[in-house]
Amino acid sequence: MLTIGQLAGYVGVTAKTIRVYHAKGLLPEPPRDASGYRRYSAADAVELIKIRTLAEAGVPLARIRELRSGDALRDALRQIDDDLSARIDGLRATQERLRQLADGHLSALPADVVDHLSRLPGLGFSERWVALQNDLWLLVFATHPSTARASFQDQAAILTDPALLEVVLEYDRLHDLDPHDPRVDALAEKLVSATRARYGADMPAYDRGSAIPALVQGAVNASSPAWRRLDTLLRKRLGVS
Amino acid sequence: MLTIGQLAGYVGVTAKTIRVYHAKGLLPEPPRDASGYRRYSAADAVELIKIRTLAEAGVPLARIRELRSGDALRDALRQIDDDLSARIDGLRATQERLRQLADGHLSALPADVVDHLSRLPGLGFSERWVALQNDLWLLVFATHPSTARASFQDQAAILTDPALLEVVLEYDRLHDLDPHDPRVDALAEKLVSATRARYGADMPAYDRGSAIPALVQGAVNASSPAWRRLDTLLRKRLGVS
DNA sequence: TGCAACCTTGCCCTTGGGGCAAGGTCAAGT
DNA sequence: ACTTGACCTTGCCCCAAGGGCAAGGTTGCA
Repeated sequence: MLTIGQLAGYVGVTAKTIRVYHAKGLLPEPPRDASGYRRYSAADAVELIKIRTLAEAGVPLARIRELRSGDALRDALRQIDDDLSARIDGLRATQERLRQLADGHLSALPADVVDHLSRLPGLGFSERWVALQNDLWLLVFATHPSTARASFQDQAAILTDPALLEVVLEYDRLHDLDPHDPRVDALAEKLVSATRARYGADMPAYDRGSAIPALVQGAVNASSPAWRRLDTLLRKRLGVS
Repeated sequence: MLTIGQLAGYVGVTAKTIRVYHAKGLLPEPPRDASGYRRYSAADAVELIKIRTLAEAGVPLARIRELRSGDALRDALRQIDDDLSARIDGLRATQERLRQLADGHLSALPADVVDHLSRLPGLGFSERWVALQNDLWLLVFATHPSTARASFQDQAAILTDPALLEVVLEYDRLHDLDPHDPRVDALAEKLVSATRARYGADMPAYDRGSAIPALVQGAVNASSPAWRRLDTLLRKRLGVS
C-alpha cells in the first residue's frame, strides 16, 4: 500500500495535486491507516493515471469528474481527441508566426514599402495620407503576411498609371470636404468604374486588393466624415456586405 | 485612430485583455481623447500582435514584459521556439495515451495476463503474491504500455522453468520471515546467479525485466521487512544505484 | 534518542483574464 | 432635442489548478 508521496512520485505529480483531486471529488479518498495517513492501492494509481491523461489533454477537472462516473466517456473521448488535434495545429501556427517575428518581419516594414512611401509626397500626396498608408501597410503586413506583398505591389502599380494616380490623389484631397459635397459622389463613380476595369465584373473584394480586411478600411475611414460617406457609397455600388 | 474595442476586435482579443496588458506594463498606455477614451495607432496594433504571438506560445506575461524593453529577445526566441516544439511533442504523446485509454487499455489487464494470474495459485503461490502480481502488472501496463507486453512474456516464460519457478516460489514464502533469517541471504545468492545466467553479465536493469521502475519494486517491498532486506541485498550485489 | 523525511489540515498566493456595477460618451434615428 | 443601443471608464470580486507555508503528528534509520 502506497503513501500519498509514493503514489505522487510514481505517477509524476505532487502530493498536493492528489489532495486537490480528492477535494474536488475526482479521485475517491482512500482508507487511512492507524495514524491517519492515506493508503493507496494499485487501482488508485491506475485511476490517477487516467485522470492525469485527461487533465494533460486540457480537460477541465470539473468535466473529468462528470466523465468519471457516467459512461458518456466513450463519446467524449472523440471530441477531446479532435480538440487536442486542433490545439496542436494552433501551436504549430503560433510557432510559425513566432519565427516570422524572429526574422524581424513584424518590427518594421520591408525596405521597398518604406521606399514607396517616401516617394508619395513627391507625387502630391499629403502628410496625412502618407502616415495613413504607413499604418495601413504595417497592419496588412502584420496580419496577412502571406498576401501582403501582392497587395502592395498591386497598389504600387496603380500609382504608375497617371489617370489612376489622379483618382487616388483626389481621394486624399476629399478628406476635409463636407460629406455631402458633390465631388464625393463624383469620386465614388470614378472609383467604381476604375475598380471594375481593373478587377473585372465580379469583384474579388472591395477596393484596394482582397487581403485588406474591412477593419483596416474602417480605421482609415474614421478620420474623415467625407471618407466615411465615400466608403458607404462604394459599398452600396459594389455590392459588398 | 482606433478605440480599445476596435483594436481588440481587430487583433482578436477582448478589450479587457488589452487593459490587463496596460496594467501589467506590457503595452504602454496610449494617449486619451477629450472624453478619456484610449486612442490607439497602428503601431500599437503591431505591438499588440507581437505580444499575443508570444502569449499564445505560452510565454508568461511577466517574461514578455522583460523581453519588450531589453534586446535579449533575439536570444530568448530560440528557447521559446524549442519550448514550443517540446510542448507539441508532449501533446502528441498525450493524444497517444488518450487513444489507448479510449481503447480500454487502461481499464483492465489484457486477457492473457488475467489468465496467467489465475494459474498462479495452482503453481503454489499465495493469495498475497497473486494480488501483488495483479497490482504490479496493472501498474506496468498503465505506465509502460509499449514495453509491458515483453516484460510480461519474459516473466511468464521464467515460470515454465522448474528451477526458476522454485526460486520465485521461495521469494513468495520469504514474506513473513525475519529479515535476518539466513534463507534471505541464500535466496539473494540464487537470484543473483539466476539473473546473471538469464540476462548476461552487464545487467539491462535490476531483476524482473528492465521496464519495471524502481518505484514499483518499492511498492512491492513495502509489505514485508524480509522483502525489503532482500531488495537491499540484490541492489548491492548487482550494483544498481 | 535524535534526525530527516514523511504525513495531516488550513490558509493565502499566483496567472490570465471574465464578469459585473455604476457611471460617462457616441452615433443614429425619430 | 431625445432616446436608444453600443461604446468607453474604473473598481471590484471570481475562476481554475495548483504552489507554498505554517504548525503539528509520524515514520524509518543509525
